[in-house]
Amino acid sequence: MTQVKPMRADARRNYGRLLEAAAEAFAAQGEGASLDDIAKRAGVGSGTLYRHFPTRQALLEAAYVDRVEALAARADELGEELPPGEALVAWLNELCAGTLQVRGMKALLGSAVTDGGVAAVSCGTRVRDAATRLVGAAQREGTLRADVEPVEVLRLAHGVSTAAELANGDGDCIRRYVSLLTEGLRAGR
Amino acid sequence: MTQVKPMRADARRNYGRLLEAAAEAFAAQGEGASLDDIAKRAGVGSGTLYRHFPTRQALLEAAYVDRVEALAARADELGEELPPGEALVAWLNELCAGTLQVRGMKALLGSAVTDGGVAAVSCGTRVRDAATRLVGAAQREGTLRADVEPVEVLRLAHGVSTAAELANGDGDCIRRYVSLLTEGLRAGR
DNA sequence: ACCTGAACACCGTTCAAGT
DNA sequence: ACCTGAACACCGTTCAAGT
Repeated sequence: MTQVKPMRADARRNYGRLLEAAAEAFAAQGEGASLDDIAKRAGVGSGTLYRHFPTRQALLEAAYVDRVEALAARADELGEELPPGEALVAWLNELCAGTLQVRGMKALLGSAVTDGGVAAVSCGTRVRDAATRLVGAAQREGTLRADVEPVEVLRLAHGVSTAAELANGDGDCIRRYVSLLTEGLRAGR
Repeated sequence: MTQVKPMRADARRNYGRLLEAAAEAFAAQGEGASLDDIAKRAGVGSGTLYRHFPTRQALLEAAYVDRVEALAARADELGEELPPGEALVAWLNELCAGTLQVRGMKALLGSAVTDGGVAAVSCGTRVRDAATRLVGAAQREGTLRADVEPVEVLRLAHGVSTAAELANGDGDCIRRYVSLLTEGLRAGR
């Protein structure tokens, strides 16, 4: 399932180089980084980039799968360490912080929670599943409003990241804004 | 002060046409609309566009000054009609809704509240002043947290717009998300 | 003083030719 | 089977030439 036909040695090498170059470029210059540049830095013809990654989204996704995986795994860790409500807050903090540190990831996660967006970015399900577990637990615990859906929490977190981004560099913003959000999401009030 | 030297008749006409074409294009295709296209639709050489509006920001701003003005004026109206807390909520709702309806305006307002961004988009002060009045009043009334700054409220509203945008077309989202935000901003909790 | 549009640089994308 | 890079289309930006 992982690989129907094994790649030829050179293809495999190029694939790896492209991923590396892409991760660097997206991190440094955001999701708009020049694809041609990425190909050049990887020492590869531009056609090769398109063969492996037909769309910019595909490349973005491939470049950050492991980070997304890590984020999803982190949700489960936090879910075991902390009571549900706190786990959710802690995770949202890490989500937003990570999103801002690695510039291209914001765009990736954004399209992962866009309704009807780019054919449901595949790594998006990992994040949505993780969020679903945390949100469900917090709702059962009674500390989180019953009327919010997991994907909404992710969208709002994306909004928080955007707001923090506008504050350009003021790192405390993330925590402040996440806490405002979770304040608003708290059950009972 | 409004105009040091009166424009030549043809210049004045071109200026107006450009604004019209720009407003249409930005509204339809977002802030990324092709400048060349705008010039063509206005029946004007591309150089003329650059003469009047050296940057995309300048054009964006000029195309939407009146809407921004209206938004600022609306803040004062609401401030007179409603108690401070409610006025702020109502205004944030209109702000977010307007921002999403007119596609280019989100980018404009975003850069208006970006710390150290594009040389302080001039129409931004109008919006910031309006927000300052509403926020101040709500804080004196005691319904709004004392530790938030007006510009932060605007940034968070921008975040809410972003979140609602991800829900693609679900119009209720705006109200829902604004109310979550204001829940979180409420004093005392 | 202002306008025009050709010219340049840059980027994304495709595809014929190569191995 | 996969790669390369030239070729094309498109966009932003500048500037010499025109009125």
